[in-house]
Amino acid sequence: MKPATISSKTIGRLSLYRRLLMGLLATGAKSIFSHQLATKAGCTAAQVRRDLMVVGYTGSPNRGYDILELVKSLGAFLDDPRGEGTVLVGVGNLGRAILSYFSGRRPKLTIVAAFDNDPMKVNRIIQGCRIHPLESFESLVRENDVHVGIITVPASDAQGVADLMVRSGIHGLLNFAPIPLRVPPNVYVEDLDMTMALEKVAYFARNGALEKGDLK
Amino acid sequence: MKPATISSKTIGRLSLYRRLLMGLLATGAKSIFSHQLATKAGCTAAQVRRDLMVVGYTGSPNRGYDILELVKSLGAFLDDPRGEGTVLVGVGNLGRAILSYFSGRRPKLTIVAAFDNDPMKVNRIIQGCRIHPLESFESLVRENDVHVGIITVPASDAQGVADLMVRSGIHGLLNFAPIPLRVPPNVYVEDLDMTMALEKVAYFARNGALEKGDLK
DNA sequence: GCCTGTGAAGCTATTCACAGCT
DNA sequence: AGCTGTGAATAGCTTCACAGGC
Repeated sequence: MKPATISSKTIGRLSLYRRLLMGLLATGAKSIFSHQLATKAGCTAAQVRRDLMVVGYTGSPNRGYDILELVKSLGAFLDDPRGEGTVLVGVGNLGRAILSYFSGRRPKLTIVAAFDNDPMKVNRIIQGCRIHPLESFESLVRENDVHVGIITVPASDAQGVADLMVRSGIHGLLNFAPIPLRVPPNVYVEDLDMTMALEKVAYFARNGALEKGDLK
Repeated sequence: MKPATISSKTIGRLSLYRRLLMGLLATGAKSIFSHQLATKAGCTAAQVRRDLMVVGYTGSPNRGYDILELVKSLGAFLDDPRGEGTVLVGVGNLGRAILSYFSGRRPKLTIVAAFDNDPMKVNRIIQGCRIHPLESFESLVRENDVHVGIITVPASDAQGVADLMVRSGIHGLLNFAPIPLRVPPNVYVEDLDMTMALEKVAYFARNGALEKGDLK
């Protein structure tokens, strides 16, 4: 049924398409052609059509894609029907910013608990989210059936936190710590390394732009 | 002399290698083999060797790479000799976290000024960095010869800020706003879209890990 | 005519595999 | 023996180009 493995890049673009389309819906637009969506997404029309093949929604040659229907199909493809809780470990400056960033943004994908082992932070409530001590991590994660974790601790603690997450049944990690994590092959890690990103930008700002630097 | 265009991924890994090597130096290690560095970086030994080809530093078959020399070569390749100032626009939660994240981290790559048009924020000093009004953006950027900009404003303002940056002579953008930016082809954009990243993680947490989900 | 869906081609990135060195 | 550097092979991703539909 699921044809094969779908690439991380494709999933990323589908997520982007959905966001763009939801924005369009709010403006009253009803339908869209692949080349229009491509312009908004910063890619080619062929890319859009190729990506949409995997979700199984098919457009009409003379009206393009019905935006509402396409958003629904993307949701059916991307979202967990029962919603997907997330936990965050590391309530420093960055952790707090992430908490506020995701607070109330996508109802299907919310941070249900945050953890830190600084006693000054434990039990405080930030952005509507309570800070728990790390000791209660595994039990809370299992109770709430959480499978996605966000790591915003310093590099030195990141591998330990990742191990704890894996041990607690988490299958996907969003890692802000600037080191690669070692995890079992059935766990997915997405690294968001700001230092690397900034050094890349600095390099290409100096050495010529390379045209296509988008979308990782 | 510069052989051809070097891929964004290669530059990202070189930046990572350097950071790992600097950490090793602190532990007193003197030399390293490609397969050891590969393990730390989460890639293959062939990848490491291939990447290092572009920096022109060459190791010895029986001692591997001299760590200190390699770090120097990476610096010569990646860094701007006179240091690279950076500016940030958008001093919200995320902007503040980024300011603190980069504060004092890499001396060659510092945020020299931040901008916001909220009068409540202007002239305050956050993380040793003064907040300026957007009106003074172009003059400050040109005065300080800045070529790298960081965008941490809401999606609705991001394109306008990007335009201002490009107009002011900036050639590389690190974009945290969750929309693609339109810029001239000689300007490099690196997108760090946290929403997309989290949706990817949620997808693969549910639908199987795909093994290689690292490094964008 | 201009669109979609898609096989096939083209391109980019990674890995293989081995000559050469020590 | 075990490493580096690198041409050649492979795998993965994107674009081309066209058949089919409205």
